[in-house]
Amino acid sequence: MTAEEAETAARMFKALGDPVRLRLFSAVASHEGGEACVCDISDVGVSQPTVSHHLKKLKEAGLLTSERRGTWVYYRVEPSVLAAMGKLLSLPAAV
Amino acid sequence: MTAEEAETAARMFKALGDPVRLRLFSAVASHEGGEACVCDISDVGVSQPTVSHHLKKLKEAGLLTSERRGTWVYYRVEPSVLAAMGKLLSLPAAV
DNA sequence: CATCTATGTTGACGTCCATCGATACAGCTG
DNA sequence: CAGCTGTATCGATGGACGTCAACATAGATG
Repeated sequence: MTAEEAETAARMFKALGDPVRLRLFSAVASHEGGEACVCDISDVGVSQPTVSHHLKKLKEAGLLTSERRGTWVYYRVEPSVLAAMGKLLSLPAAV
Repeated sequence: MTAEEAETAARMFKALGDPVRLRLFSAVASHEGGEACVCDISDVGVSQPTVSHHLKKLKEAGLLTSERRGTWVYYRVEPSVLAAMGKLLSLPAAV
């Protein structure tokens, strides 16, 4: 594993390395239709600006995508990235 | 996902959220026999104390175990924890 | 246009973290 | 015991991070 690969992958793990972000991500992923409006998932015990901040981080890490539809903004999981992370975890275990 | 579950899982993701730790972890996991001596994997571009520090973090997160054999210390991957993290990543993607 | 709700941005603050040099400890070898 | 190598700990430092209050923006509606 090169330094560049590690840098990229570490960004994704780091994004899930915060309890609030992990709950937000899980909420989006397990929500009906694979997407969720911010208002559906913002009950994680922190203020609204903090929720917005964490969703932005998850988006920057490539784990979520967002789309505005009228008044609300919907987030959904980026499936390809999930697969990459899963591979990183399952591959070494098989050795 | 409860706050407690998120707290526990986030600790594991956070441990892999540093490029140096991710490279160390990957090096141990992919090393012959599933274990590696520190001297085998310490070429990640940081000082020896820093390597030791990161290995300790991975150990505290429950991702690695260590055992001293004579002069050298060997680290190996904790398989059960890997499975738990993999489940967290693959389960929501299936929904 | 005025106003309301939903969401994002900014600035500040306290805390945690990665890194290093210096040093200590463990085990081998002479 | 003395000296050497491999690994861990300590203390310090600079930077990154999570959180909030205040404010800004987008879209809907009257």
